Amino acid sequence: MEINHFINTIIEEDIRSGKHEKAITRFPPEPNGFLHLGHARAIITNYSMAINHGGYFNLRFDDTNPIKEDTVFVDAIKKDIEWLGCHWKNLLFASDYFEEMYNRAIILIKNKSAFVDDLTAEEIRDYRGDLKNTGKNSPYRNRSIEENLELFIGMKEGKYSDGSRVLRAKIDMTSPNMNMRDPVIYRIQRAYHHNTKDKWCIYPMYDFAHPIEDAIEGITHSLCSLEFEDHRPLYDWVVKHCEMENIPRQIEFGKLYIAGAVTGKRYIKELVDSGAVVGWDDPRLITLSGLRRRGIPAEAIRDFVYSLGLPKSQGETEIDMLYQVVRDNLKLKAPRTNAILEPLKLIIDNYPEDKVEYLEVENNRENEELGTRQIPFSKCVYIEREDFIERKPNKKWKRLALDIEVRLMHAYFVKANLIERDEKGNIIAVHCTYDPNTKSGSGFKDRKPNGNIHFVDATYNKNAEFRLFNDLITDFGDKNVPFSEKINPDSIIIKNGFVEKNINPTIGDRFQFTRNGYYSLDKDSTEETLVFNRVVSLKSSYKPKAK
RNA sequence: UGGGCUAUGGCCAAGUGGUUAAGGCACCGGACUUUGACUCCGGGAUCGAUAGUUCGACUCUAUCUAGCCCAGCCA
Repeated sequence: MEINHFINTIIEEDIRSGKHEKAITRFPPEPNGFLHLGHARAIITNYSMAINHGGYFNLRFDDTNPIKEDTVFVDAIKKDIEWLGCHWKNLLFASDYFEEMYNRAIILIKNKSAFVDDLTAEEIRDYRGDLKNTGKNSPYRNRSIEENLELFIGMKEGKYSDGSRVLRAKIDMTSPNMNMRDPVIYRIQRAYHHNTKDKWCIYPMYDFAHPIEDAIEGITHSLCSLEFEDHRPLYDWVVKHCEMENIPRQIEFGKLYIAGAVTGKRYIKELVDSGAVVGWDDPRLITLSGLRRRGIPAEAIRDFVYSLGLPKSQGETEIDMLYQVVRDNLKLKAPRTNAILEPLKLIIDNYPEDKVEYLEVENNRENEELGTRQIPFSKCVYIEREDFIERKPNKKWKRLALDIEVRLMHAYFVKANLIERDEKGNIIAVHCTYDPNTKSGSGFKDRKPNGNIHFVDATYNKNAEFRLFNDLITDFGDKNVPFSEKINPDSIIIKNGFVEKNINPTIGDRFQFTRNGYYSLDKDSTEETLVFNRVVSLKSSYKPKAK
């Protein structure tokens, strides 16, 4: 599968013109959170662009700010990318290049392209100006090379306190592009780094580090999201002024937003930290680990990303687009099983008391390879509560009702005769009669049933818990503020019902529960109770008319 | 407000001067059905606005409008 896109065109031109032999790309996450669906676009795009153009793809952790980073995220990110099937050639850390970056900074100083600034953070902000007003030069901007060198080495050696000095690139304080107004490229920060431990007390800033990382690795095309477009001039400046040999090219594409879902690592992090969700892998989240736990196949995520293309436009994609590719993906793979979410007892009055029949059923009518199974059928079965109504309301009603005959899927026609109620008037069981001539597969065609409904035998079954997650995970309310109160246990609908006794799933296995959608077995399952997450619903074309 | 980017039906998205303006999702009809699923058939836009260039513009120009991003010693 290929993404047909301007990035493709650019890379092909670079190869045709002889600028590069192949494409080498990278995915550079900061290990400060878990990956989500938005990252999947970046990962899959970078990966496929490289693979489709004879090159390879690196995974590089952009760990230049130790106070935000942690190895648990490193491990989680690796796992998610492996799961997506995007195999990296090299596993790298930006922090492995700290020495080289430091040396490049020295070059900058020697070329009079960087200086040590003693201004405070507040002063720097004031001097920078704003969107309307240009900035003005720092009074320390014209220090001599020698002084800058001494000061910068001093910074590295820990002679100065955190925040007391920074190294800045000397570019143009009057630039309309804020990023070019003498950006800070090194700060003093005494913090333990997960990789370099306590070796460094100065750390490079993204804008300085990133282009160097790309250049060191020989990245040819550095694909990133649109918000870095303004940084491209600075990216190119760094590559040039640091005298890098390889010249990587930054190309931007639009971010992926899902309507009604929390995207953005920091917002998801807020939800996790506040306890609003059970963790980064909460199935209501669109983190890759959450989607995986919910049962979304990695292949479907890839198909989804490919199907969207790589626009520069901004917009929100509806989650239904993802769900559709998930259904397509699972259609032939998932065995179909009967499951009753909200059981209603159906008693077949004219069926022999202790008779049990085993019906042979295809596991997937569209894929014979999945074989068949035997399902039990006896006098008492469970049907979905919503499949029975006292009086057929209109001709659209294709389920059971009093005096109405339907097919119990894979079994017989049954006709409802009588309702059994408790003292409060609630329906607790329905009595019916079956027609032995109508057995499934017998070729009976004398009359048509009023639809067909699924069932689970009442004596041979397993308890199961079904978690139905709200499709809309949450919304932003007032702009970028996650409504964490919308993500609480109430937004999971839990139902207790029955599945067929003869399925023995393992964690992650997916089934299509007849008309109830696709479900996967969750890790919370126990011996007594199987817990299934709804991966996606099936489409339903029955819509009761709103009165 | 300075700079950068974006603008095609409810959503996503092809299209780069001449096509009846692809396709997918969603939605609405209908057929079929041992899943109201699947499958199949049918249904909708003049392309942010305006003014130009041209025999001809979604595609070129100008102006305008709307949205997103940038004023971290975050990435």
